[in-house]
Amino acid sequence: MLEPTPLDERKQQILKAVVSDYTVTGMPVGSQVLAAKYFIALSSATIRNELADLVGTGYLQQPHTSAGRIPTDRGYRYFVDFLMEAEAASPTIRRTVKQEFESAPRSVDGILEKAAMVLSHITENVSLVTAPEVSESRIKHIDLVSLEPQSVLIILVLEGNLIKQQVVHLERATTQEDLSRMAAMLNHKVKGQTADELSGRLDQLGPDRAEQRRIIERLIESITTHQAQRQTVVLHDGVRNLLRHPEFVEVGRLEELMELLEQGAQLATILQQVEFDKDVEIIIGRENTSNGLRECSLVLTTYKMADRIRGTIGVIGPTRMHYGQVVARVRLVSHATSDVLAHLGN
Amino acid sequence: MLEPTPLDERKQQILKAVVSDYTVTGMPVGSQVLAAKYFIALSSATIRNELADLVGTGYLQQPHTSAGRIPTDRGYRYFVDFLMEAEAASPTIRRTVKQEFESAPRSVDGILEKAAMVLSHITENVSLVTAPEVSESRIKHIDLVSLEPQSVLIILVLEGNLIKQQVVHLERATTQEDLSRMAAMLNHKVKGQTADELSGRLDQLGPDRAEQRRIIERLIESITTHQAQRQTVVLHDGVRNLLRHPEFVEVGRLEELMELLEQGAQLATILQQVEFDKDVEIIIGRENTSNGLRECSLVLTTYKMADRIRGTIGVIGPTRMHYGQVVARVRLVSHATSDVLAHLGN
DNA sequence: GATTGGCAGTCTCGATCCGCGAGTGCTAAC
DNA sequence: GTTAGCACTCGCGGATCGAGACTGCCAATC
Repeated sequence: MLEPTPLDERKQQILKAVVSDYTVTGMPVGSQVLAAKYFIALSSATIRNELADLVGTGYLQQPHTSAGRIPTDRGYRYFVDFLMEAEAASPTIRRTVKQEFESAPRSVDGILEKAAMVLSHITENVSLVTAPEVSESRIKHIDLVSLEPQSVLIILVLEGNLIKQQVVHLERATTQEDLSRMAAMLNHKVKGQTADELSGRLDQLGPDRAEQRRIIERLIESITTHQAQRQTVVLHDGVRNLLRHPEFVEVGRLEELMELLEQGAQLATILQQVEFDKDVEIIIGRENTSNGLRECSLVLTTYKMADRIRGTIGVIGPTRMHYGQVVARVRLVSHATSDVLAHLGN
Repeated sequence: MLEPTPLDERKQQILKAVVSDYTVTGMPVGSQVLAAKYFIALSSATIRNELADLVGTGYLQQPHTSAGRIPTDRGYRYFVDFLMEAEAASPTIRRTVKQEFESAPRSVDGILEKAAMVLSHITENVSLVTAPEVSESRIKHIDLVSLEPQSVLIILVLEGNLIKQQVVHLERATTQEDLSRMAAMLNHKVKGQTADELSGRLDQLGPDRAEQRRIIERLIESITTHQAQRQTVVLHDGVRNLLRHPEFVEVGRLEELMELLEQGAQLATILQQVEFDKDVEIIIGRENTSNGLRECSLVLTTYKMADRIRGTIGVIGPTRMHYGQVVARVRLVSHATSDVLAHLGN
């Protein structure tokens, strides 16, 4: 990714100016505008020569012959890697985020929904939030509640007080007393293990009677598969914001994007690949594997709920976005979310 | 609502033909087309006279002087009240719905999500589903799980095996043993009551020690307010379908609609007003109080989870929709959802 | 050798115009 | 009450055109 920088200082400044101006105005940037607004010492002719070079090396493009220049995906990439200036979120934004999180319900789901809402609001893009990844988190508590004679509610409390629930159907009637006994046994044997570890150790858990053993197998199976399912859940919010961007006046683009958002699985795959230790990850235009995202950029990072329990949060918007600002705001909301989640239990 | 029908038989047939043709083609319907396709015995001139009358009485309108006619909201209303023919869902559709529900997860949320998905798919509109209304449903079981010394997970199992959960924060540390004792006591006193009844009977529940009493007050309070919050949740799916309708090529319309969908509260109010005993309720264009819905129609009905536990399900689409078909399919999915939910516990 | 002014050339965009076709309303005849 | 005929209206799509924005190139200049 870190290609050598073949751009001299002036070309860098011109590229930066083109990206900045285009991001704000949405109009292709011409040599005269650049000379007047950003490079008073230079003539428009000089800038034209530089622009031609930047087109030649693939950092800029022209929509048509007699138009100004706009950045290519490669141009945006160079910008975010080398030219983008660190931007801090404004006090107003910080205050908004703080207030919103204070009014959030004190549950994981509620907090994540609030995070999606506030992030889409302050970035004016679509926000994405995945549920926390729990496969490596340790089990704190298991509870079994009898609903009907043959159906049982499993309640699983994980590190960070993340609560999972599922109903399972049993082959034979089981009383609440039996279930409570099983729950106590499971709590004893299972506490502190991760779900991954758990599924490998079925043998060591077996109670004496074969029928109970079958039941417990069913329970464990449903716990682990349950988690696999939930990983794919992606919250999103703020599609209405996208409609205001001029790049989506033609609804065709939007249709592919909505399909990705509503279907979710493909996005989940992308979001799961975000690395925990990286600060903020930016994926630009055709760097995306999905066709529906080839004119969109993703700005993603992770939030932390407890050790090893993390999720992904970020936004999706047109490639023409104010990256510096969006990065700052994604980072802000990620930190705020982590903070609120960390204090959930206290 | 039931106004006298000032339309003679032939005008009714013409109105019906206009609505039918327009819903299929999307083009204003002219007198010649009507004469050729629907009224071979009549001349176009005769139909022109009738059309002029229907415009005069407000059932039809012309987009411009030299165009055909399209229905007004009033025309659609007359159509769905008196002219619409009962349509049964096709075997293909029935099979699709059946298969989809068979692959649904066995939880209330999962089933409702599946209902939203399949309904939007088969109607090619946006589907709406509210969570079941539980204020009148009886409590089956209460469980209290200690998460941290001062925070408790309340699990509430209602009729129909509807599971609600919430975390509450306590003023002082409480052990799992104390919580279990309280849960047993609550189960004894509370079982079979509705949440509404419960909140009125705090006095009769009081244990001996004042501190325990305070804790239980907190629990009950959070149970009842929790439910009020959850009522406003509205699932939706299928926005991508809407983008294919020609009436949404201008994104302005869509923006208002997306705002309603993503915000949810206003829609929730509308959906809660759907009456349980009515079959299918249709709200057309400006009959909606919301401005964003003035060019949309809602086709709504209720599903049943258990006695007194019901929710609303339906679709939202352009006023130009195939009402007969949509009504049949909304009804189909509503019944399928009710069936699956009723058998959840077994 | 880099920079610049000048200039012809290219292309988009919006306005205008025009003819076609669809559909109407009216009138007079049936 | 119904119908044929006819003049009229209006939207739509295509063609045309000029303005404006920018470029690329060239020759002069620093």
